[in-house]
Amino acid sequence: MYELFFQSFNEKVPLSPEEQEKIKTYLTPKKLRKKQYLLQEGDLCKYIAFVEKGALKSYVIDEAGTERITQFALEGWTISDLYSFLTGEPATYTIDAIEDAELILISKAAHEELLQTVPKYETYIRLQITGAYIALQRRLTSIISLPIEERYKNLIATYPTIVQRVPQHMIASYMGLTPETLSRVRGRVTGRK
Amino acid sequence: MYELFFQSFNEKVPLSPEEQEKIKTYLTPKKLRKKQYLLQEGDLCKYIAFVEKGALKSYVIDEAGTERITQFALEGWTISDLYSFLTGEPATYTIDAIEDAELILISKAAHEELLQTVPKYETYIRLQITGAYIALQRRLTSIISLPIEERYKNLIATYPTIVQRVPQHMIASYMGLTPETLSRVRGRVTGRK
DNA sequence: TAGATTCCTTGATTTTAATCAATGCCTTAG
DNA sequence: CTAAGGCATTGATTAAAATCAAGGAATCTA
Repeated sequence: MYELFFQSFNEKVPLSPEEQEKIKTYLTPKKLRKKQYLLQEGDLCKYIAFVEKGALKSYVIDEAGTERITQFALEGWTISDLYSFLTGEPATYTIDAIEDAELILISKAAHEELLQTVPKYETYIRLQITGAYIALQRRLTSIISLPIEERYKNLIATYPTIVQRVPQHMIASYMGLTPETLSRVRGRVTGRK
Repeated sequence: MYELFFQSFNEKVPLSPEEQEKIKTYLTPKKLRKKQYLLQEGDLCKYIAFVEKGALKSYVIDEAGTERITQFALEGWTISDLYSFLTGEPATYTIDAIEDAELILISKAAHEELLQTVPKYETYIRLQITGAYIALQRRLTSIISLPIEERYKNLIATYPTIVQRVPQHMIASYMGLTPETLSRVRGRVTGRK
């Protein structure tokens, strides 16, 4: 149940077996069925969730009532409403499962205690956030600087698994497009039929 | 010269005078004239820069030759091509001064040694990146979920100083719009004339 | 101070993506 | 097994932003 989590952790910051055991006591496993919520807008975000298995998405609803996906999280990724988690403010994002999923949850209390007592945890978190920041910066840069065909190619190149596993209309939402437009872009990019 | 930097640091992580002195030995001040480069695309990003005074921007050039601004940095902000800085890969962003500026530079070597020897530096960096990540997430969410008028209002509400100090065509670039479109949006938002 | 440059705005036109509408294909639930 | 819903595609039309073009401050500078 914790394989991927500790694999990812050890890749970034190697742990002794004792450290690993200690950290494990702070973690809570959780299963989520497809379409179940992990977090709803307005609620308090109580966890950082590491995805051991399955797929989640985080999104907001725009004024037209359309779901706008801000993030996907497949195996090995972490997902949360970090602002809400850290500040205790109500969440702005909703997070739910695209597929049945197995998660590892870190509560606020666990997070704070781990930061205080396990220096390597702070390093892990720092590296994790740094990676997320760089990924986000890239995504933003591609949005403001590339034509949408290039953005789609980029997405395929960077996250082939997402494009394969996730329905196209969600990809469209993630790219800020309508499904119709994405379909036409695909027609052009993926070998004009 | 180091006032703002240590003020910002102490707000996040209070330092003893000795710690502060130690950290100071790792920092390099640098002045930049308007239009001067701090970093050019393709070069190695050797520093994280903290802005004590003035204003910088980071950008890429798109295939039409247009500058696409990815970030502004005014007093109290930090700017860098983090990916290049951390990995040693060539920079994808160019950074230059919008106004004459005074910077505090942290070199790669300094960064690494500070991480090893000053635990509070790691905490500072973690909090700094976390803040940057959350800000970026918000910006991205507003891009994919809000109409551009709302995005502009948001920008004014969040960074009034930027909108005041920076030429409008740079704001347009930052928002991924043409200056003409932004001008028309402004006409609508800022009291239709 | 004259000239140049940068910057913002406005108008007309073109291009691009959104919207509206319909079809066909799967998958799934009863 | 059949109906229903979800999903992707395609076409026609509308709406929005980009582009092209020009003009008028304001600022810098030689």
